Amino acid sequence: MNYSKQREVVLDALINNVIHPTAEKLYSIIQIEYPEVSKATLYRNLNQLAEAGIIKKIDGLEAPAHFDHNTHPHYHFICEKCGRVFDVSSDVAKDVVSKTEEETGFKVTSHEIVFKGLCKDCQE
Amino acid sequence: MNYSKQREVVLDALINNVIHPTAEKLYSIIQIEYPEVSKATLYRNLNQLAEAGIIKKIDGLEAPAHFDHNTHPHYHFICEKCGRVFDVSSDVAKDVVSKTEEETGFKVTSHEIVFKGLCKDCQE
DNA sequence: CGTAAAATGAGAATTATTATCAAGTTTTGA
DNA sequence: TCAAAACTTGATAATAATTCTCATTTTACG
Repeated sequence: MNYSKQREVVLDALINNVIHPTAEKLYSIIQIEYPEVSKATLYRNLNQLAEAGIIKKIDGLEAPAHFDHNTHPHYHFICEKCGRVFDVSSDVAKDVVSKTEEETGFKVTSHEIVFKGLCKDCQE
Repeated sequence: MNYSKQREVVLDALINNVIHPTAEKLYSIIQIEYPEVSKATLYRNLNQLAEAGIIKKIDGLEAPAHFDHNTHPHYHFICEKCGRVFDVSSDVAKDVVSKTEEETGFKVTSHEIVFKGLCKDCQE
């Protein structure tokens, strides 16, 4: 991957501004300071950075995709009321991969858990 | 929900023919015997049936959506080579909901786990 | 029956994303 | 250093999946 200013801007926007943003959200943030960054470049870079393991595209949420700069293993919770996405520790499903491999005979290379429900704020 | 022939056809196609089909796959199956069923009707009915809890829209796979007539709790495994979707027993992640609720203080109403990797056939 | 509510087909519209391609930028190595 | 190769970009067209619109038809029920 060669250096480009645009890629730096995209990565910085993801790291410094919001947690779990969509591409559209990042686009609007980036537009303010760097209106020269096009949408194609944004999508291209998000995909390349995810491919390289530098960021993560969160599977399991319906479109639009959300992105995460935290690449450590963890799960996600989406609040059905406010729509926010929260992190959930990977401790909640220990051994889930080994158990699945045992049970199925399949080789698991990745997995994602998405919980839906009501976050603390929205329960009130 | 009122009765309609089309809804019956959609549900039957899902139950009797393939496992975990996409809307497109169902459409092509239905077309053979019931070419009068339109795509709008297919999507409408899949959503309504899912809403009513009669079938399930599998979250966590990227588009296109896959549907499941098995509404009992279970997870899914998608083979990265052949693309097939397999069921995984809910035993592989016991207590995952209670643990998550404990850890986060959130109320979990549903969750889905999607594993990716290689199925038995594709490991060879 | 008669009518209100629900469902339909056809196709337009929408949303998110990817592809195309000519032009600009970065890297390479002679 | 400098030119060629490889990579990246912006603008926009294209695609894919799904939802919406609306005039017409079907269903439920008093």
